[in-house]
Amino acid sequence: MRYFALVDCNNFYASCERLFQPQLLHTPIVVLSNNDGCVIARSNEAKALGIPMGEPFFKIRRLADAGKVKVFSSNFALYGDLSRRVMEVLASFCDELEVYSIDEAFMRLDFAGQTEASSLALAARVRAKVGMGVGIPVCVGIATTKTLAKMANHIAKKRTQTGVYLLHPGAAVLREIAVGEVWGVGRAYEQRLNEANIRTVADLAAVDQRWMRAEFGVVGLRLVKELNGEVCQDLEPPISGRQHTMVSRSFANDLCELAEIERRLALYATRLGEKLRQYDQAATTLTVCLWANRFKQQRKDGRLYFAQTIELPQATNHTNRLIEWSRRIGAALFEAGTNYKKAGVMAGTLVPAGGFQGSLFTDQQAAARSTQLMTALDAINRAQGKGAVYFAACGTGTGIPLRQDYRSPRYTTHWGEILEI
DNA sequence: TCTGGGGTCCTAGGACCC
DNA sequence: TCTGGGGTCCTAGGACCC
Repeated sequence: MRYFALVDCNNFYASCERLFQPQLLHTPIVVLSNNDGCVIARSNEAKALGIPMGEPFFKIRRLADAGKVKVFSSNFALYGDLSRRVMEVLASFCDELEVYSIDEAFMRLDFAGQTEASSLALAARVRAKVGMGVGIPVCVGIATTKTLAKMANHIAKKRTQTGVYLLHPGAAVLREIAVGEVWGVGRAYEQRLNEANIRTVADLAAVDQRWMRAEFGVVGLRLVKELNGEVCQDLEPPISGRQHTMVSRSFANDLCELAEIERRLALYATRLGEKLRQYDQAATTLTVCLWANRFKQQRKDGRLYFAQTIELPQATNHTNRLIEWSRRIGAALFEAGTNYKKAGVMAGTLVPAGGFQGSLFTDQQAAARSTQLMTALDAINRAQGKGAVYFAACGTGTGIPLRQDYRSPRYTTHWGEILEI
C-alpha cells in the first residue's frame, strides 16, 4: 500500500525562536510579519491567550508591553536555515519528498507488507530524529491521499499525545471535525457548505459528487474524492516548474512620490534578478503592481490595486534590464495624490536562462558582457554580504527601511550573530 | 500612528477569428 | 420582438494554501 505522510512543524517560527531561547519554553510567543505589521505565528500559549492569526500588532501591543507575550520580528534567515535542516532529515527517510512550504513536506512511503503499527513506529522515528537532530517539534499524519494526510496531521496535532496519526477514509473521528479544517476549504467555501448543511468532514465526504461538481467545480469534486481515498493529487515536482516569481513589500509608511516608488521598484527588481539567476531562469513578461492604502480610501471608484504587464523584448534575468522596465511601468501606473502602501515586481512565463531565443537584433557581445557583469555582481554580494554592490537606481541609502524592532539574532547564518555560550 | 509576502489553480468573460 | 455559433487565447479576479 502506498501512503502519503505529511510532516508539519509545530508553530514553526515560534519553535525556531524558542530553540535558541529555551527559557521561553512555556512562554507565549508571537512572530510578526515584515515591518512588524501583524502576527504571522503563535505558540500554543499565545493561541490560548486568544491572539488570532493575522492580528495587527498595535492591537496586542499592550499585552506585549505588560510582558504577557514575548514578541519577535520575523527572522527569515534563521527560519529558512532551520527549515533546510528539517528537510534534510526527512529526505533521509524516503525516496520521494515534496517540500510543500517552509515548515511542511509530504513524504511518499511504501508500506508494502507493513502493519499499521509498524507504519506508526516509522512516523515516530521521523519525529524523534527531527527533534533530536534539529530541535524542532513536528507532527506526522499518514493516509492514502494528500488531503487525508493533511487531516491526519491535524488530528495528530490536536488529538494525540504521540504526535503521529494514521487516518482511514470514513473514520468516525471525521464526524467531530468541522468542515473548515479540510485542506482546500477556506472561509468562503466553509460558509457555502454550512448553508447547504454540510458541517463536518464526514458530511463533506458523504456529499453527492455531482452536486459538488456543479456547485464547487472540479476543485470541490477533487476534495470530496480525496476525502474518500481516491488519489487526485500526486507529489509535485520541485520548484523548477514554477510559473512566475514575485518580489513585493509593504512600505513602513505610505509613499506618495514617484521618485521614491521608482527607487523601491529598483530594489525589488534587483532582488527579482537574484531569484531568477539563482534558479537559472529568465522572465519573458514583467508585471509591476502598486497597492493604495486600503485604510485611507481616496478614489471614488474604490480601486486599490494597479498593475500592468509587458512582454519583454527578450527574455532576461539581468538586473539592469529589470530595473529599467520596472521603473518605466511604475511611472506609467503612478498617479499623483494617491497614498501607496505596497509595490511589487513579478516575472512571468519563466524560461530556462540561456536556453531562450535571442532576437535577431540582439547585440550578442553586449549580452555576453551583461551576463558576465551579473555573475560578478552575484559573486561579490555572496562574498561581501547582500547589497555590497548594487545599481544607482536603488539610491544610496541603506536599502529598504524595514521596521524590525524585535528581531532575534541570525544565529546560524551570520558570523557576527552566532550564539555564544 | 501601526494591518505580510509569497505562491497555486480555476473560471468567467472579452477579443478575435472563421 | 429581437438573437449565429463555435473555437481559441488572454486577462482579471476569486478561491485556496503556507
